[in-house]
Amino acid sequence: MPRIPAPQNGTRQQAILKQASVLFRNRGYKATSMRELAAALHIQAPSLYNHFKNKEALLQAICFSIAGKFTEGIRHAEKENGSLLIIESFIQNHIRLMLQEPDAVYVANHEWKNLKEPALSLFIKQRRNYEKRLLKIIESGIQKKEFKNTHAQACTLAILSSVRMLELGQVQNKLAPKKDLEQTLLTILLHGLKN
Amino acid sequence: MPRIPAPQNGTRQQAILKQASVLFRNRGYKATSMRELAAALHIQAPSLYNHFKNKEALLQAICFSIAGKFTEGIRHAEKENGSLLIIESFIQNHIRLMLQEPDAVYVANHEWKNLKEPALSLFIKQRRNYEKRLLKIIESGIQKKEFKNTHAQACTLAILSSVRMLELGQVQNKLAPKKDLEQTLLTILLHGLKN
DNA sequence: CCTACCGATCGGTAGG
DNA sequence: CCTACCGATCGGTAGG
Repeated sequence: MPRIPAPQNGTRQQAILKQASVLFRNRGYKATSMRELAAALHIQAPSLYNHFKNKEALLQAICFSIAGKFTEGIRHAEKENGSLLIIESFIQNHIRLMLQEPDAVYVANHEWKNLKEPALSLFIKQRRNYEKRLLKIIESGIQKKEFKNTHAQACTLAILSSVRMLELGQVQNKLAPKKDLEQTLLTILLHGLKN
Repeated sequence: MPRIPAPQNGTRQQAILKQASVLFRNRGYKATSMRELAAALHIQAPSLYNHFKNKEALLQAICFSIAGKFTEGIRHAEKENGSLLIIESFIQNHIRLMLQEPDAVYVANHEWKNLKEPALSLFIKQRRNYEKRLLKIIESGIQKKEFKNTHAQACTLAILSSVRMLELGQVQNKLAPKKDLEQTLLTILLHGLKN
């Protein structure tokens, strides 16, 4: 049998990560075996170890890549003028990331618990930092009377969870063009459901 | 060694389910071994099989118990007069359930994928039914001009996800007395963040 | 990228 | 509720 090495493009690792994201999302990190991942890529399990040190390295790559993109997004949003524009930018970034890389985002949000130390603590730290920055945005908005004077903590959580609604699209997806979705979410969060 | 049978109260199974919920939530269903669960209950792994047929029976018991309580909650809410009161009742029920049984609710929301057929299909069916009923509530509210004329599907998802925000409390919990929390969430969803 | 293979762990059963 | 134990699977390594 002739050796058919994969395209050395360096896209090889990306292809593996992409497939891993799909499987980790749909079947869970622990439930996905390296043999299963390899089969989906039409190679043998041990071959995976030429690209990644071990199974956890796959999870780390996915989680920290997404964490970095979220952090970059909030950094970008913070440059806007006024709490409303900041929140708007924040939500847009969230939605776009979830539409671009739905599987990886889901894994970063739900399978990160499977990380081991020291990666686990580092990830939690980044996550907390992210939440604190959003909290500050809300608090600042309340102070400037641009937002209602509600419980800032609860607001932060509400926004973070609302923004995750696309994950529920698992069940009943394809609901509307993105723009429509973005607009609806923004409307609900900013103006409420009540007429 | 004398045999010390557990209290036959029938609460034995509940104690097992409670501990299983905690472990399934914190470490994941697949990552939790029967030996680990047994150790937490100070018994040997094979003893668990006197109370439950197998590992999946534990997951089934947790998921369907919670699904039943949510369905009962929406049934109760639908009796209210007016879309606002219905949504209010719905959200209150959600929050209370999450505060009463946070671990089991989390497992039902995130670990149900590990169910096998035919339980898996049954669970998904119940879930879809639940979402459809909420969607109808929203649509009815829009028709009666009690809600803004936004995308009902997206609204449904937004509510379902907002209501799950307590799960994020994992990270930074103990934020406020329940009543405060309920009120804030209701305010945001109904009236929006903007002043 | 492959074949061959190992140590560890796990769900579950037998039998009392 | 326990001890003893099995078959299967899994992550990962050796060596090419």
